[in-house]
Amino acid sequence: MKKGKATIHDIAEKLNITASTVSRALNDNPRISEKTKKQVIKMAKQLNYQPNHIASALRSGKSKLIGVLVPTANRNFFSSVVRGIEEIANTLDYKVIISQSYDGYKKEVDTVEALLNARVDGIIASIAKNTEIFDHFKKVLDKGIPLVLFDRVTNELEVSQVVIDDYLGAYQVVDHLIKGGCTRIVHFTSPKKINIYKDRLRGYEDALRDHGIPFDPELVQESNLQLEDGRNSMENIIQKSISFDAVFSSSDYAAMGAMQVLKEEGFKIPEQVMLAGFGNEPFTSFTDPPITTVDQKSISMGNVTAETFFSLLNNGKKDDVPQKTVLKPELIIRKSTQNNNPKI
Amino acid sequence: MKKGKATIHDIAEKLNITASTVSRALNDNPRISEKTKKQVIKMAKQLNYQPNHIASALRSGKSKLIGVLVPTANRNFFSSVVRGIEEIANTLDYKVIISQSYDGYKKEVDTVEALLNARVDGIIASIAKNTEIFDHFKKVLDKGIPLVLFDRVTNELEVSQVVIDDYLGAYQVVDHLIKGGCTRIVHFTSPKKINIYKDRLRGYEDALRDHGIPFDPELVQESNLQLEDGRNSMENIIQKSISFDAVFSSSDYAAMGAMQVLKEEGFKIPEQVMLAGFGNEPFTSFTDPPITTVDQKSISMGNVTAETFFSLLNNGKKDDVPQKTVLKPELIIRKSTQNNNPKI
DNA sequence: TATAATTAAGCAATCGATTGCACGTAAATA
DNA sequence: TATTTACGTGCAATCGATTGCTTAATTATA
Repeated sequence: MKKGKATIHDIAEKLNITASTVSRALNDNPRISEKTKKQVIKMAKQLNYQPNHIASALRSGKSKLIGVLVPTANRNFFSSVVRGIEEIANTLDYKVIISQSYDGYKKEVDTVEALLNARVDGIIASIAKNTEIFDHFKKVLDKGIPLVLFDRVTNELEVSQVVIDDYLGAYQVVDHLIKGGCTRIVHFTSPKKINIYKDRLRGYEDALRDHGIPFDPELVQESNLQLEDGRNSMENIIQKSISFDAVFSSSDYAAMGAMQVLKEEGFKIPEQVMLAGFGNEPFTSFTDPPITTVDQKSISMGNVTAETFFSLLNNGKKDDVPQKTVLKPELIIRKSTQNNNPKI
Repeated sequence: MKKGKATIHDIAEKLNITASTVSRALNDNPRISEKTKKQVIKMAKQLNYQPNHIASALRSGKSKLIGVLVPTANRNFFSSVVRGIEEIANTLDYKVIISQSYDGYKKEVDTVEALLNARVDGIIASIAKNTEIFDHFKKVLDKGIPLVLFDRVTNELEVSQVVIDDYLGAYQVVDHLIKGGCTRIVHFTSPKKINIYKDRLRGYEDALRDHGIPFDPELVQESNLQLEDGRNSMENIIQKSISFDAVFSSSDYAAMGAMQVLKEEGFKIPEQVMLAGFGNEPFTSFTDPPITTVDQKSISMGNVTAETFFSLLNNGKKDDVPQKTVLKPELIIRKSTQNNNPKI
């Protein structure tokens, strides 16, 4: 009684019934009479009974724990997805275990194993940048444990996934820039084999083509897409005297780097150069001018991912056809691409 | 064997020994011979044995789960602390359950209870804004379950806590502003009973006093400290024609709001008005001009909090004197308070 | 050789909740 | 009145690992 140690046995003893009856009463089993249920519930309250999820998990095989694996917990995008996942999990009485791969393959493998040992009921993950072998995820699938990937996904696994339409997002940005009068659009991309950057590049190319604007490889800059990379790429373009009237970066950070250089070099944004990023990082609305970007719907991506996960969890084996959900990104138009005195 | 279902009993059976021996062998118990240990470990590998943490948790009473409760998972500060906590927990084979109070009292109470039911070995929390009753945390302490608070703490609980020296941080900012020539410093604070804002206010007051500058209540604006609140406060000051030459906001967001209004109204930053925030939100380095602020050492706060937690967990009852750790904040001086043409 | 001391491993209870099966009583049907 | 049918509970096994107490086997000591 003192230490919240009350178990169903204590309740049973007090009421002169058995633990089974108490268990059933608490779980609202129809085989138990209303009268007994009321008594049990009352006594449970009186003894300050707290169900032991561990015991229940052992017996039932359901831990009500879901493992979430992200590259880093403190990147806005990921923490927002985690928030979205937790929102849903919470309403279903599931708890979220968060773990980080630090974008490392080995760590990712270890973490998946650790989550499995913790007996999570399933795993939601976003793959580390340099992961190219997926056996650890295959193992999860082989065990029949629900797995859902988001954002950083792979085609090498038959698994449900939730992504945004990177192609569309990029296409919309470039379309918007072209309609704003731009024809020489610099693009920052990454050499990494991650699908998201390739899709964005395709969106860029297709938007140009659809408007009859030639694709110029000189305008495409590859880098790691960090702020400093954005600066370097921009300086590189300027130094080579490559003509350009807009910059579309696959990353907000690199866009920010470009903005810094552009301002330092005296370019007016958006009058002389329009600038757009990707990701809708919080800072993009606070720069001067605020940066046009693509919102990745991170919280709702978390929601959808969690919903996909739970439907998998409940359906069991029924439909083992992996679902691929593609969310529509949202073009966020800000001052960096809004010119009151259009060039055309 | 197929589904990674191997248990210690399976290992025992194969080796013609008992599960107890297997358990002891796997836990490197000295009572087991080296020979047997080797055999067990080999067989465990062969059967692809994965320890069941749930079963172990039930028997041992240690879940190796630690509950982390934050107001919102997707605020940079909190997600960074979570990252810091996970870093440490991970090295000790503990898993981190993340949950959010959404800054609501009721949700916080419910969540603490849910974590308790999940049988976490302890809880790390940052209190919701409008929590004024602490019975739910008292309950945790009464049960002898380790509890550590960080950042948003309270003095009403005899509990270990990790905070930064908000007083010092604020003092340093105001000292810096005064040395930059400011004497009429607006301060944005919160009416909420959270210690952090009160401490920052004290730092503000003391710095003024130490420089012989009178405290003017008119310069202190109370609000919720969101961006919009910062705008309103700033507009309010300007509209009332209250003279001022600097703004020190207890929140970076409100500082950003102030910056927007100041720029709209034609004030030059930092030439006419210096501006400083608190928190070192990522965006503060990307504004124009970048905003001087106070770094809260979020990741290392997470590290320290976790370390405090684990020492509590290991010491047990020995030293039940709560530890209060105060981290030194770091003043990050940026252009918003660096005037090349000082007024004095 | 007999007894004590070590060493290695087994036995069985336990953690707390769940659940298939069995059982007794009361109500319903033949 | 005899026999089903329901209904409400109890019994006991189970989930997998841990651990105090024994027991058996080996070695050391008297």
